[in-house]
This record gives sequence, C-alpha cells and structure tokens, in this order.
Amino acid sequence: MTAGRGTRPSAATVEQVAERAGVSRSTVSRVVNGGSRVSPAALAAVRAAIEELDYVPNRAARSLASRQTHAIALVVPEDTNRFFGDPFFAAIVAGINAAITDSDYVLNLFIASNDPGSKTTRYLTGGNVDGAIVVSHHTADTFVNRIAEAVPLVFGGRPAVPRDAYYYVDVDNVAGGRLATRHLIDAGHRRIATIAGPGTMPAGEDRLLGFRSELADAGLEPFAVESGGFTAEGGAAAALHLLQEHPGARPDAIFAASDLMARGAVRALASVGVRVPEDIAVIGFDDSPVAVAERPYLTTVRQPSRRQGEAITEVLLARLAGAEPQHATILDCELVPRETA
Amino acid sequence: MTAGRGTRPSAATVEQVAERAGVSRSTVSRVVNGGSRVSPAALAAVRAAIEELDYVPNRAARSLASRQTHAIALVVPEDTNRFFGDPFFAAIVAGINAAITDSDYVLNLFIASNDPGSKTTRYLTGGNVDGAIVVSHHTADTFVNRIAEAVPLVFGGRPAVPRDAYYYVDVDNVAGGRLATRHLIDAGHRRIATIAGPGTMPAGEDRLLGFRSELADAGLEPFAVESGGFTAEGGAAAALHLLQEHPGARPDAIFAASDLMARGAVRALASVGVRVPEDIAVIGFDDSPVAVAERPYLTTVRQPSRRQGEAITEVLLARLAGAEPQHATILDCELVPRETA
DNA sequence: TTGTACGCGTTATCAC
DNA sequence: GTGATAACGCGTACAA
Repeated sequence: MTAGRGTRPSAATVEQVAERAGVSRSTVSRVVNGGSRVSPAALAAVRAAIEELDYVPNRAARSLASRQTHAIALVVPEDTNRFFGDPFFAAIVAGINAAITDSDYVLNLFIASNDPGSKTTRYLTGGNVDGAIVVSHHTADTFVNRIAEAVPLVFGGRPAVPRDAYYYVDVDNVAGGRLATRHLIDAGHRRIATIAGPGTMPAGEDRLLGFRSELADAGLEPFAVESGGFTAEGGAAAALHLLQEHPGARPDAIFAASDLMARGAVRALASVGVRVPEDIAVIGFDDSPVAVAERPYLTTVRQPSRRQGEAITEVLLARLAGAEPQHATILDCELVPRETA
Repeated sequence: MTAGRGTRPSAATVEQVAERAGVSRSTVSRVVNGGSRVSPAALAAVRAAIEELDYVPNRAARSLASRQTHAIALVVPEDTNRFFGDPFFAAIVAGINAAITDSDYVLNLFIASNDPGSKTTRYLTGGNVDGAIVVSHHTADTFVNRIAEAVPLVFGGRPAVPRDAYYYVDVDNVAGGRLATRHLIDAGHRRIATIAGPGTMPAGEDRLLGFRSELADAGLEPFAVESGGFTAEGGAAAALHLLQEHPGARPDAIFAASDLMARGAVRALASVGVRVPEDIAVIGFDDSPVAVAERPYLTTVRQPSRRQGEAITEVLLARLAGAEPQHATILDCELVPRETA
C-alpha cells in the first residue's frame, strides 16, 4: 500500500472501456449517462466491460466537460461552533446525507467559522459546487446572499431575513406551539405561562406566536412570557423568576419552547419543591435526547428533523434538475405525551 | 438569481487573468501555485488581475491536469448513525475542519450507513479523493481496507483491528486511566472499583488497562470491575450492582471509563442515598458536556478531541505532501478536578 | 524568468 | 444508433 501522492493505479478510462467493448468513447459515455439511444447489444457489451474493468468515471474530467460539479455544499455558518453536538442539527445532517446518498451528488462540508466568509464564499461562488445548503437559525450574513446569487441555495429553517427568492424547508413551529398549548388547555390548565426562545430566532418567534394564538382562540391570555435563551440555565432561571414574580397566583402550566429549557425549568421547580406535573405541568419542544435523559420524561412536541434534512436536499436536487419547487416547504410537528404534562 | 443548472456566469479563467496582466497562462499558473520563479513585476500584475477579476481556479480542470483532487473524504462508518450528536465526534469533526480550512483541501462527507460499502468505496477507490479519514471505534470492515489500499488513510482512534501499515491518531487512554486512578489513590481511597466500557472498543480496553496498571503500581487490587457499555443506563446499573454484590464492604471510589457512565452512576448512587463524593468518590472520562450538565459536576479526565481532529488532518496532509509521519500519534489527557472526586 | 504546446478524461456537437 | 472531433480550464515539460 502506501501510495504516494498522485501515484494511484490510475483507474480505467472511457477509452479502455470502449476498446474492451468494441465501441467508441461516445457510446460508452452514452451508456454511463442514461443509456438511452444505444443498441441493446452495445449496451450489454459496454456494461460488461465496465464491470470487468471496475470503471468509475473521473469526476474531474466529467465536471470539466459538463460544467457541472455534482457536488453540493453544506454550509454551517460561522457563529455556530456547537453546530455538531446539537442533536437537532445532527438529525438534519443525517437526513441530508441520506437523501444525497440516493443521488449521485457528493456533499462538501464547510464550517465557516474563523473564516470571514471570504474563503468559503470564494470557493462556492467560484463554480466549484452545483448548489448549497445553509443550515442556520439566526444568521443571515451577507455572504449567504452572495452564495445565493451564484448557485441554487436552500435554507434549513426559515431564514432570519427572508426574501422572496429564497427557498427553505422548515417545521411548522406555529402549529407546534399551538399543539403544545392546546394540550395544556385540554388538560384543564388556564394559567399558562411560556418560556420563549430568543427573539432573534425565527423558530422561537413562531412557537411563541403559536402559543399566543392558541390561547387567544381559547379566550385565554398568557399568564406570563419569560425568555430562556434556548438554554437549560435560561429555562431554570425563567422558571424561578416565574415563581417569584407571582407569589400569589402561580402558573399551573408552562410551555417551554425547547426541551433544554423545559429540562432546566423542571429541575429548577424540583429544587424548590414544586412538583411536576402535579403542581405545574411543563411541556417542551424538539423531542431531543434530553427529553428522556432523566425522569421525569418530558412531554414535548416532536419536530421531524431528519425528515427536514431529507426535504432540504430534495428541494435542492429538484432545483438542480430544473424543476420549480415551492419556495417554502413546511413540515408538521407531532405531540409526544410523556410525564411532565 | 435563479441560475438554472450549469448556467453560471462562468468565472474568470487563467486565460483572462493572463491577458489582463499582460503575461502568459503559464505565468499566471505559477503565481497561483506558489509564486516561485516569477519576476516581482509579473507577480504583482498577476495578483492585481486576479483580484480585479475575482479569479478562482477551476477545481475540475486543476484536478484533471494535476491528477490530484484536493479533496479529502471523512468517512463515518455505517453502524454509527448517532455519530453526530455525540459531543466527542462533534469535537473531532470541528478539529478536522479547522485544520483543513487552513489548507486548500476540501472535505467530503460520507456517512456510509445503509450503503453496503459499495457506492462510497467505489467513489473513494475511483480516484476521486486524495486521502481519507475514518473515525470509528469498533468497526474495521473490509471496505476500510480497500480504501486504505487506494488512498492514504488516517484513523481517528486506534483501529479495532490494527495493522502495521495503518496510521492513526489517538488519545493516551492508558495514561488517562492511570491519571484517574492515581487521583483516587492520592485522595486516600483504597477500595477502588471501575465501570469499564465494552471490551470491543480499544478506548475502553486501554482505560481499563491504565486502571489496572496504576493500581498494581500502588500495590493495590481492583475492588471490582463492572461493565457499563459506555451508556448512562449501563453506568447506573453497574453502580447498583456494585453495591449489591458487596453488602459488607463498599468501594470507596469508582473510576467510570466515560462521563456518561459516571453520570449514570452518580444518579443511581444518589437514588439509594449514597453521597458523592463523601461516601463514594466517582471520576469519569471524556470531560463531555454531561460532566457539567448538572450537579454534582464530575471530576473527570479530559481528552483533547478537537486537537485530535486537527492532528488527524495534519498527519494526513503530511502524507499527502510526501512526508513520512509516525504511524501512531498519541495525545495526552488531562485531569479535571471538580466535585465528585 | 517567460511563453508554447500538449495532455489530463469526459461530454457535446456534429456528421455519418 | 454510432463514431470522430472539438472543447472544458489548467499544469507542466520543454524550449527560448
């Protein structure tokens, strides 16, 4: 082994396949790309030759001639260093990968941290990929725009600064917020508070909107609206604040806009002797691993993250194939009743 | 926007840069690839032209001519669906990315799930990447061998089935195990048990070896050796089992080979009224987020995962550059004293 | 130091 | 249906 650089056994070429099959390069090329318009005999011969020679088309040559790279960039915005490690994004990547595996595209990973947009952007706008996916929740830097101008692009999640020309795939956070709130209402709760995400993130905003809407439809008003910053600590602090600010009348239920915040809230409540769900019911959002990492298991709203990743890719592939898919693709959430509500 | 497929504004080419700078294609090429052996005047002119035309080399053409793809594959073995989402791997990927960003290579992501090795392997062995990284802990499928035969490959973590020809970067799990055990001994503990990882994983084996060695050096014997499968549940069960099996003489300290198992153990102990660290000290391994996700914070051994990712890439890049790095690169661990020991 | 000319493996455009 | 042949954009002897 130990092939030095560039010292590969130089895989078979079209030329060799053609010779082996007794046809011309062109015919081999036709077989490789669709197989249409070739005689059954030639087709069989070429296929056999390909098999025997273990022929794999040279991507570079193909790209050069066809002016398509068959590569898709997955761009992770710079400010998201903890992108991986977050189960939510992990599931999305898994979905993207699954969908792309079924195609003949390759996924190029770009974590644009400590890069002021320049290098990655230059690469993407330089015609080195056919399309791009940006998975982000609160950045909408200008470099994204430049990418969008150069190649077809699809966002995971509604972009923070939406434009008509953008394509994105998102879960229905509004409906999810409604779902959670409805569950609380149906259980008889009336003094319902929420621990919301940061106002800069569309997902947080939408869930809050769903909360308010469902409450309004039921003729209720929010007991309180706290902010928890999508972290466990924030959730805990918000829950405690909720208790202190309203010594007389406690909320009887809390909708936390993420499982992390819900978990923090449940722990904080337990630490001050408040029972969940007996004293206060809590419902989260995401159905992330923390929901069942410890007792009590969180009642929550599941978002189909893996499916979202698949859908993102499907939309992009559709665009690359010349189709005109919807600009917005919205996926449904689902209630997951467990122990906390 | 909305560029159809292949309908890009066709970025500038060497030809255009050459014309703009008043030199030939070759000179431009030389400037782009190293800048050596060109007159200062020409160099300046070319650089200016490149800047003005926003020239980006066409990867496909470059690959075709140089017979190098400037792409590296990150292969995630098929049985690791939860690869992402694991903070350990997340940190490694971050490191890999950081190192690769500083080079002019591109990272191609292959999650080889639901693919029987065939498609990905064909791609990699077909000369479409210059090198590959396999991050795995307990798989050593034959497809890895085939990849290793085709391109330079570096493993993250010691491969389950080691071969002399393999290159890998690992943390010093043996030393880490010793470190943890030494910390327990220094604190005066003498009845020290361990909750080990699965025997199929090198990391688990090495940590256990370190545990045994340090104990032996101190003239001590393991109080008990349980198996926890690297999960929180396994850690909890092992801790409880430890208590039940030895009703008379409890261990006074436990070395859990992962933070997840340590966390499970601490929870289980608390659930039966055993105080940590007063009654039983517990030390983990990894310094993962769960170590500080809740109280008590875990005393643990930190492994430099991000650095490991960087080192993996560095070794691979060195090989691609024609150097002959060490086959094994071992990184040091570090004790992180917190609350549980 | 610089330029010329050829080849990398494939697709696309033609005639046949 | 099939086969020449010209690009595709770049690296690199080789010559100057």
